[in-house]
Amino acid sequence: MTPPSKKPLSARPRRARPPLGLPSHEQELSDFFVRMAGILGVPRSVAQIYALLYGAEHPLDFDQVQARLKMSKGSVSQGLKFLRDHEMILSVKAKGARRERWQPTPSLAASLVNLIRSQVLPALQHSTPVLQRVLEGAEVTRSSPEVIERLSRLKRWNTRALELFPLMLPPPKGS
Amino acid sequence: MTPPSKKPLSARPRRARPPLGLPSHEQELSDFFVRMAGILGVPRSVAQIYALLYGAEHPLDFDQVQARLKMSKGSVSQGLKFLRDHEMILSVKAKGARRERWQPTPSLAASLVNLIRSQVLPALQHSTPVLQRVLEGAEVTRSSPEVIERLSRLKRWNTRALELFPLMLPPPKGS
DNA sequence: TCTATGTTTCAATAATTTTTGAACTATGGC
DNA sequence: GCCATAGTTCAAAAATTATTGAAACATAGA
Repeated sequence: MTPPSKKPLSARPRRARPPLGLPSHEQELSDFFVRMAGILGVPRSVAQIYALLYGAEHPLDFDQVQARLKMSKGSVSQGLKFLRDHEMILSVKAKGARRERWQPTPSLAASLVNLIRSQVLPALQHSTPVLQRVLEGAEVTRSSPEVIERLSRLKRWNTRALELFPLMLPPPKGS
Repeated sequence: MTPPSKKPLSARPRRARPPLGLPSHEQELSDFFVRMAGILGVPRSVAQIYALLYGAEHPLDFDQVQARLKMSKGSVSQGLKFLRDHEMILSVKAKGARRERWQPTPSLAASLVNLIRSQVLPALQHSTPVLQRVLEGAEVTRSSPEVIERLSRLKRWNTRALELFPLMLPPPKGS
């Protein structure tokens, strides 16, 4: 939980992160997105990039992101890729310019749906045959009606959830 | 995400975990719950315990869980505590017995809602004043209408989400 | 109260995930 | 083709999160 969000089961002292050199409101916005992203299991650096673009007056390019967040090239590259892949940011090519400049997609809701779908859908799809097998196994080995009932419900849930997703349009390009 | 689950941004070889000595269908059920738990940021050991109880013919006690999963006392204790706290399992005290025996709560749906609430609600509550401040800051510093609009929408979302939760009853004891 | 049983706590360790940065790839313009 | 700019890759290092296990705690029953 995700998990992950991701809560440590017991709080322990943890090393502090060097403070970003952001103005205080941008810092708070960043913290907000980092916190929310944590719940969804999205890395901090990705959330920081998104927050920066979300609060920016204009689209920013690769180097601007790197400079503002004092982040490595690798992280910026991967972070932008992640956000692109989930259609959470859009590129705005300035005329005659080589670099891409990025801004958040208009709909945060759609972004969230994309993100959640990409995490949940593969798991649900993978689960369908698994739960089928588990249930059959329980029937074959004469499990109690209670256990059979539990497993059946699990399978029904899985099916219903799978049916639900296509309704949350629009599906991403690759499907 | 998810945490979050939790997808590595790039797949790397990772050490294998020693296989549990579970019968194959129980193993598959365990894998299923571990996978789903990963999305929610719940530790593997917790998912394993829940899966074991979910597929069990009878309620199991502390030592049975520990023995079946070959897990440390500490993990079993913390895992059961987590599941208890989120009302995902119930204890069944046998007459004249000292040990508690555990079984999954009847409603997996309610369990899930409890789990998600416990992750999301505190974050939303924390965010309310933060987003208020960020928005005011943007207004004071004459941010563009576009940015103000984005931040306003964020705040509206936050508010709506907070209003939504009380509708998903029943709230846990401590509120 | 004393003991044995059952459970929790938590510092140390292990496992996993994230970030970094140097080397590499891709491509536009000359 | 060549150079310079733009971005990607990925193995190593750092940071974080999960698990272990021994000691501490709690309490039912003698």
